[in-house]
Amino acid sequence: MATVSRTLQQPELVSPKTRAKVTRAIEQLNYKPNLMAVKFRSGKTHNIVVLVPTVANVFFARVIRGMQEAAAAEGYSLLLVNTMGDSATEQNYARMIHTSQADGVVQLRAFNPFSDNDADDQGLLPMVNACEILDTPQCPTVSLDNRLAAAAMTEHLVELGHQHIAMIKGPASSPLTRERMLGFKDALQAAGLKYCEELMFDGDFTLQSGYDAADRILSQSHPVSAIFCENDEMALGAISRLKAAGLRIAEDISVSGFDNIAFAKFSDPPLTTIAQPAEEFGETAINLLIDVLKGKAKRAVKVILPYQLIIRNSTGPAPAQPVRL
Amino acid sequence: MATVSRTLQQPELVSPKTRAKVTRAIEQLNYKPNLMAVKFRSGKTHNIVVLVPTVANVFFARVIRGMQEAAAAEGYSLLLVNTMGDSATEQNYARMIHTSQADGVVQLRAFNPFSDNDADDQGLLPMVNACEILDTPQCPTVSLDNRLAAAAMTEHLVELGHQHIAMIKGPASSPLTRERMLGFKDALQAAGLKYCEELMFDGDFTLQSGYDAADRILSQSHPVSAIFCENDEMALGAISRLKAAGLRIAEDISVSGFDNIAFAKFSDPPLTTIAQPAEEFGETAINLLIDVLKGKAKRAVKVILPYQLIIRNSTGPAPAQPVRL
DNA sequence: ACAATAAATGTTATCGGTTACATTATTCAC
DNA sequence: GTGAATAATGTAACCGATAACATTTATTGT
Repeated sequence: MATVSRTLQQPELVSPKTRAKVTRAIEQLNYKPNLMAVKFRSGKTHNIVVLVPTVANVFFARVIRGMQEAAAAEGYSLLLVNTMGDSATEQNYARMIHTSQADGVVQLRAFNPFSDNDADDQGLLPMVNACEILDTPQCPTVSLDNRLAAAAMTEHLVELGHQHIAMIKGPASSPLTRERMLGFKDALQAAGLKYCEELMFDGDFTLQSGYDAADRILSQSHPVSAIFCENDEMALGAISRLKAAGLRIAEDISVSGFDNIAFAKFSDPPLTTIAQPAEEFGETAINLLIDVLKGKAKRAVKVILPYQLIIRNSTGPAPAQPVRL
Repeated sequence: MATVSRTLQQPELVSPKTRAKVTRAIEQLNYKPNLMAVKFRSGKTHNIVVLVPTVANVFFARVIRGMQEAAAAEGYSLLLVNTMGDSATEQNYARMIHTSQADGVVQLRAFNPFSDNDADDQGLLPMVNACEILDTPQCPTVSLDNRLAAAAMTEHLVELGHQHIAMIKGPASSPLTRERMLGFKDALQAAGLKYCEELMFDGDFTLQSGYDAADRILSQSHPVSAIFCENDEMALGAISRLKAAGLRIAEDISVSGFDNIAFAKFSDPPLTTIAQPAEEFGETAINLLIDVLKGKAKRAVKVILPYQLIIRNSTGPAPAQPVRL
């Protein structure tokens, strides 16, 4: 038995002829090692639980792809969970750490799925928080400087002459929303423009919510010459509604997105947006987590990935006179 | 030890006072059962490997969501694998069945990841093939009648008066492509129109490939008044290119898709397409697989889910005279 | 050729639950 | 109150790979 194990794990310790014999036997008996036994014995599952708010989101799909590849390279498997942003579900699955079904967790939402008494004094929680991160994370994080990126986008709009910029936000509970709003305000202030609460509209990152928000924008009374959407899906939804109202995108009203999903390039007009290195988010998150699992990670690693302003044709110079909505 | 196990598994066999004592001890010691040990002992992992060609595909994202929910309801976890359509990767992960790391496989591509000698004589392979299915599957399948659906779409175009219909296909290796092509031909023949090989263009289900195919359509000499795309992404890519050439969608040239992804409704114009019950695909696949795992499935279950023709505004009456491309 | 050493192989305990079986405690009938 | 039946609890083997340790076999030096 031990010889078989050695033949597979450290062949150099086994004489060539025994090795050959064992190899032949393995072949004949069609022997397959029971890796559950290995995992059980070693206490390492090489599984990583990934908490995804919605796998149906194009951006997350890219992040997942990045995680997948990094995990595969290190011999880890991903247990993907579509949480729908439900905290109970997240806590439920995070519990797989305690029941030895997984070694670590990647959380893509700003919520700590571990209860306080889980806090492991002698070490880090085996968790990495990516994309949307907690304000006071207990674990390594991977994020974008959303505030700076939002400011950059706003500056772009301001430079085009826009003075009345509406914003379609994500859920108020999301730190992403707050960060991007702050960046938006920063840039307005820097440009000497006043921030107007009435021009902030709620959305939930879906196409439909962008459409609905644009609908509300059209039926209110403030002038608007540009709309800053907090993601591409909402921007595309908004564009759909604005076009239905007979408005020309860029000429009459500018619309910007955030994420640079594949559809952004092929929409009409192509969408001005902020590109995020989605795959790199996933890759970095997994590698950080593996570092944590190996015990060689500092408590407060905070990776900030670069954004890129991508100017396409959905934004243009502000019209001399804001169009009547 | 056994008493603890009984308290958790069959409390009715344990006297109330012992039960209380055990429960208290579990509480105090913060005892968490090692489920790896359970899985190892029982030989059941309650893991399901899901082979996804691309998680970044919006349609698959919906399928995954359906699987996720069905699996969770039955206490199974999904091991998601982004295979990029690579057979070696698929075989690799399918091997997790043999190494007792997973109980079954859901394959979303027309490829059998098991080698022939894996064929388990006394039972079914623990696999279900969904969405894109094998011609001669060894396992239960969940599919759409792609041929009928494609014919329905083609009929729609024919009824609008289109006589010169191009098709942007998926990869030739995919049965989906063949099925949809057959349906296309069926409908042409039924309408007394001739099938023209030169109007078949290759794509790979991505936005870019739709764009590129449309580019090729524009630079060839046959008249074309409608384009049947084998999925929505390619249709949206094609529309992008056609618009760039100054063509009006529906008026000058009709474009249809397949899948009814979320973006189809919000594109300009909204896309005429075939709706597939994506979540139901996933749900059905998982439930079939669990039946197989429980040994209560017939060998040749073939579930065919309904499609729905969704007519929006990307298709319109054929122009009296095909526009010069 | 015979130690002394190194290399190869064999043996056994172990991980943490579950299950079959053995033992002890309780209940009930007469 | 005793014995038979049942209920409750304890004991030990087991799943399969591995690692520590024990033993056997091969190699080297003198």
